[in-house]
Amino acid sequence: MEGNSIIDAYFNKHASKLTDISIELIRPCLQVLELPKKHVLVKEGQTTGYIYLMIKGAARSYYLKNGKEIHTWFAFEDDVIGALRNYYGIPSRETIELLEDSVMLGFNIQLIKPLMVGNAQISNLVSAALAEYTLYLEDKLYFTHLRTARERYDALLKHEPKTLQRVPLTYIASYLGISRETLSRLRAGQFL
Amino acid sequence: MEGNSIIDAYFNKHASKLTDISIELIRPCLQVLELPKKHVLVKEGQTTGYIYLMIKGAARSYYLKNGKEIHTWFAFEDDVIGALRNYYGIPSRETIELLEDSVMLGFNIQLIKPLMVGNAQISNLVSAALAEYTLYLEDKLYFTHLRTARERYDALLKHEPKTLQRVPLTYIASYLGISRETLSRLRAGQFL
DNA sequence: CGAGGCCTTGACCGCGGTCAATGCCCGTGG
DNA sequence: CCACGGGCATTGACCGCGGTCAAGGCCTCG
Repeated sequence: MEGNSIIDAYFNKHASKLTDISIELIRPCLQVLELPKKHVLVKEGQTTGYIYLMIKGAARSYYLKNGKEIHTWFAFEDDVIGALRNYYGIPSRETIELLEDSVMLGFNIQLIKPLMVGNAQISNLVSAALAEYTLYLEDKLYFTHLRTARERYDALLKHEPKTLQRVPLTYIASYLGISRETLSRLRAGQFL
Repeated sequence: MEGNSIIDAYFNKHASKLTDISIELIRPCLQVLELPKKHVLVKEGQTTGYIYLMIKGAARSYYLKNGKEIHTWFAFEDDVIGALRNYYGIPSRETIELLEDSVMLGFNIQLIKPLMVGNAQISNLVSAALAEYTLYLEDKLYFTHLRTARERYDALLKHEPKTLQRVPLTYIASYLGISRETLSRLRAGQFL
């Protein structure tokens, strides 16, 4: 799929409420990125002016704690990367790295912000995205109240099966807050 | 402090950027509430049309899991209660109950929403509050990556000392995801 | 003064972390 | 084409953090 067709597909899928005028205003703020596995999108402490939509591929986000990588999320097709902190120009606490060769859509925030002032459609699009992200965060917080390793593993299996299929277990273990060995035993179906 | 003076104090403190016109638009949407300890503000599963600002007092929020109360947050002076889910009319997952005799400022959301359309000041006020809440959630999520009981207790001591002073230990324990007994031992300063 | 709520303290033990060895898969070079 | 090495997952042994159960102390309120 070529660059322009990817952008067109995005508008068809996610922004059907926009008028043609709004679409043409946003178009120059978009950019298709094709990057290889292991490419680092954002480094810890760095500020980036882009929000990314994953079109095809996968990414991981982690920070270092006592020299260990603690993973905070994984992104796949249709997931948005780095929305809030990038939008407000706050430095990232995490390093974001591609797990697979990926195609992404990059949104230049500095270009989009001025458009919001005079265009209620675009302003609402951004607000709605922010609200959706916030509800997602609340769900995630809920998820963290699960106490035992098995509870958390079962929840992952139910709500994010993709993660188990496409992400190395070592990363998933730190995401769940358990050791690689315990995750391995859970997968083996042992009754711990 | 009487009702109107509480509302005036609110505008002075939190909404200094608003013009007099905006203030007079919002004023009819506000209401001062004075309620006793143990009063239930919101029941699990209920939808409420209000967002509350705690002026004086304290509240707890919890849901039931296997018959136990799991606490998700505590609110004190200047804290906002129930913003996001109430704003979008989503039923509450939690029960919110006052821990002390409290004075609150209630915002009638149904009345405020129409004002946002034609008034950029009010719209921005709401958006900014939403964004602030989202950043707060991200910090909270970060906090949950602490693994041991001592780490979480130390973080609470550092970031929310008020909670330890004003909330029963039984509630705090479920908030930290540890047992009442373990919390008690941690406070006693034992090296667990 | 008795009852109930809340906190503390002790005893016990199981979940899950750490350490270590082994196996499997794959990319690279002889 | 096979050998070797490194990355990743599995499995076993051990043990400590923290949960559960139970008893006892202290304060408040009726």
